[in-house]
Amino acid sequence: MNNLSKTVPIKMDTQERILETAEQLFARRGFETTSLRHITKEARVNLAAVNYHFGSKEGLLKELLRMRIVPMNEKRRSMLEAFRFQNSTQPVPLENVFEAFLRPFFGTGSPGGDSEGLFLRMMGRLSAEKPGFMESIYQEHFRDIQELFINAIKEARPNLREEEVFWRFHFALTLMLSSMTQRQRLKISSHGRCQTDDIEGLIERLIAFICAGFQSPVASENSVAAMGVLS
Amino acid sequence: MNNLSKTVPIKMDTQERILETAEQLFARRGFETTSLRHITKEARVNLAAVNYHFGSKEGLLKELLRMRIVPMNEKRRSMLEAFRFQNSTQPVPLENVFEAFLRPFFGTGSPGGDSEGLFLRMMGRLSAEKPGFMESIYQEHFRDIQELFINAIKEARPNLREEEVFWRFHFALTLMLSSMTQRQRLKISSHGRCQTDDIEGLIERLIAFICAGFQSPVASENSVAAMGVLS
DNA sequence: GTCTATATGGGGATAGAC
DNA sequence: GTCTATCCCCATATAGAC
Repeated sequence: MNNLSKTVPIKMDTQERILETAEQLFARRGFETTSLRHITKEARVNLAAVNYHFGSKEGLLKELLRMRIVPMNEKRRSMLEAFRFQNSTQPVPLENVFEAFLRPFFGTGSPGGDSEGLFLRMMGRLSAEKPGFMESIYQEHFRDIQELFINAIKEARPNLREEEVFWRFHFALTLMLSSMTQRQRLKISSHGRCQTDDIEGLIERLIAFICAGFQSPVASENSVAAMGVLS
Repeated sequence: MNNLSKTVPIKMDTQERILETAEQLFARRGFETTSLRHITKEARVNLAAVNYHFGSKEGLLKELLRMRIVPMNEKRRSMLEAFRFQNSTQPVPLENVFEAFLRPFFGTGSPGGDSEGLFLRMMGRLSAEKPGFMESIYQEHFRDIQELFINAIKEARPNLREEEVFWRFHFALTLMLSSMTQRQRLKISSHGRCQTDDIEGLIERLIAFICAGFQSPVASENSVAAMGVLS
């Protein structure tokens, strides 16, 4: 009952075993509530191994995130590039912009299939559990990629004020991040009517919902907004 | 630096002091990472008082949630009722349905103004940090209210398949819950361009985005969906 | 690199005096 | 109802033998 469903292969070396196990546990139980004892026992390595290889528990988390995020962002870049090529000088349609942004996120994980969306759930949990920490991760790994996609959105929706682009991209990101940790709630509240295991359906619905959201009329500009630093 | 900005009034009795302080700390630092020692010190009550009055740390959390959620849901009910009255036999417009659902959530908190959205942030954190626990809270407090609003949405969008109604309501709920804990990210990523403190602007943008999202075309119905239990 | 043993500090809960 | 003192659990991290 305490075991992971898919046991970590013995062939892997210590570092890989730790990383893989930690991802599973952080995704399923959260960072603070997962102890190094639990990780090392599950990974069948020594308790001291985490501190030896990664310096600290947070060091392990940082490495884990880096390992997943870097290739994910490369995928995003190349997908957006491909869509740009398809559309030559035309702006990339918004649906495609978000496809390039979302799909690599949902496809991230151990090669061979991360069917449970462990990385996604971990990200979703962390952004609520350690918002300060995630902001630093964000600064390190997402600044450039976000700028790329914000620009693509601006091209697709040239009439939208920059402030609104940020708001709506923020909504999109929030939805994407929370979609995994909140799935169980949908299953219950829909009395099982919604196929929450259908990742493809989730992605399509997310993209459709987000793109439609971008069609919403601009919020009333009140006095507060006037003092913005709009260049 | 360790003190809460607004100190708990001495006049309050022990239970109230504990509840108020706990809300602040759970919202700001999360449930697991907030100790009873921290709460009781900040509230200037005895360490044993929490267990005496609430049985356990989780008992305290349950009471705290109950205290906020019950009146919030009453507000939702009465607002939806008022909109129904305004529209006599016509369905309530979707914008109004979500206004009745969202506004009491953002208006929940200590009377006199919960300007920092403590209750909201607490809810957002908890639903990521303790999803299992929140599902039980959900079952206890949200079943009826959700049914009420799902029905109102069905009336406003009679052509939408029930499955899609659940999906989109789920997206709306997810956005609402996460909007507070994720605000800081928007502030950073927009380089301060977005007025994230402007709750009214946030509510308007949320409603607009969600209602527009409900206009999205229905996702392709693949083979998996066919086996649904659509009554 | 790996292990055991331990240092050091924190947590929730409770017994029992007042 | 309130307090102190304490039980017993668990955590992260590290020192030092192998």
